[in-house]
Amino acid sequence: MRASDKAYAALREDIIEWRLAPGTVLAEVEQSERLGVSRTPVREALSRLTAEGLTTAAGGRGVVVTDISLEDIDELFELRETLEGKAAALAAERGERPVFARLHAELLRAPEMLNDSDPARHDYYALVGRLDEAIDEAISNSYLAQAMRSLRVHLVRVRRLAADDAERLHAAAAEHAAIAEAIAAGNPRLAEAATTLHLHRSLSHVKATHTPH
Amino acid sequence: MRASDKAYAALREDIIEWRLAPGTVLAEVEQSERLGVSRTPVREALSRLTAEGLTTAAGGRGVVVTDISLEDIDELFELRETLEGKAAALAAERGERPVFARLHAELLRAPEMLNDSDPARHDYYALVGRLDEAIDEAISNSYLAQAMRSLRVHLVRVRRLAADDAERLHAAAAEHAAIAEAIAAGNPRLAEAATTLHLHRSLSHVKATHTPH
DNA sequence: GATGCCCTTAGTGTATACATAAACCGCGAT
DNA sequence: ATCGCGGTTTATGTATACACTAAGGGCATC
Repeated sequence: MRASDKAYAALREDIIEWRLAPGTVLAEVEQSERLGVSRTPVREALSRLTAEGLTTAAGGRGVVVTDISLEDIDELFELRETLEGKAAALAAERGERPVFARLHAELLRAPEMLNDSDPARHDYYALVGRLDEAIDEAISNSYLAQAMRSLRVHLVRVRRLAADDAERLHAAAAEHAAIAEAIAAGNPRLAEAATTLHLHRSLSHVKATHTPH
Repeated sequence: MRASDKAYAALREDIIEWRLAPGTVLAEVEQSERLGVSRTPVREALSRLTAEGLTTAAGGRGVVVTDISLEDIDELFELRETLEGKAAALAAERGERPVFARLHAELLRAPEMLNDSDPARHDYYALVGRLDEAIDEAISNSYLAQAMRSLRVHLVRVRRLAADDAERLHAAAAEHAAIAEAIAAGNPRLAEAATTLHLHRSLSHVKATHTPH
């Protein structure tokens, strides 16, 4: 593995896992010492992070970790709804139906995964990730897929704030199942509607979590 | 101006203006000699270009200029329709109406700009660019604006292929005027519809230009 | 004659030295 | 006491030397 990949992966993890808080200044020398590589790969890593929007170049004086506020979440979901709604509709038109029928069946059994033996919900998130990948592949539009991928980075950051509880995950699984079902049925408008519904519920949940009572 | 900015701007120009054809391998040493800077800023420039999608990392052996084929154009416009349609609708909801009313009036007078005294259509494209900027600002959604900006880079490349004739530009100006009018009227669905129409016509024109008779 | 291995070479990946610019601190003057 | 100027310091920006990897060609062997 290249040193620049290592630096990139490490910094990205640290930002997504909120070990590097928004506003933190990432100085090249400091990070190169912390990560045990020279400045060159660190620079490359910071370039990539800035291109992704996880960091911002702060006028000549290092890069800072991008802030994510509640207003950002609204904007983020506005774009997400647009892109994923379209993607779901396209997947319903172009996708391999058996693939989504199988995912639908698996998602219906998702509640079994949400027992307490897996606190990180690893299997559950992996399954949802497979649905995302299946949609990415089904749409056969690399530009749209790319746009969604760059969005998901920010969404993972938001998810870390949301503290999903078992109840919400059960509901989300059912919503994902509905999306998969609509795609498997080859119904674009239904797939888009199911996606819209899911995203609205997700957003409401995140905002409810962070609204003072 | 920093050397890396210079290298980035030069390479970007060369790619967009088709002086560097798709598939061209951009070797670091070669480009650093051509541009008169050292390898480091060239690397930085190539990083940025790759992040934008204008170049692709070719497995350790330099980066190559990304290809743009007719299938890519379909994908590109599919995403463009999604993003710009949503953007026009949001602008109609949130924009300052007088701004778009003024742009509407200017676009109606656009045919006057399309005389032969300005073969590059500089004023015309500047006006259309101002409409794009006004929409970007009106939507107040930095993520959506960012997604559209990264799309426009590829669209400029396509436009260079299209060889817009005066007739098409007249029609396009009228379509843009319709978009501005709908936004000025605060009608989101109309704005989206006008955008959809404009993009379909643009796409048809590009494809007609490149379809063998 | 064809195939496989080795050597050469060219190009990227990394480290580091040097240049340069901006910010901060301290000192002085008003 | 505050404002401004200048020096110092610390960061990034650039250049370059070195390492390493992969690809291509040539030679030898089957």
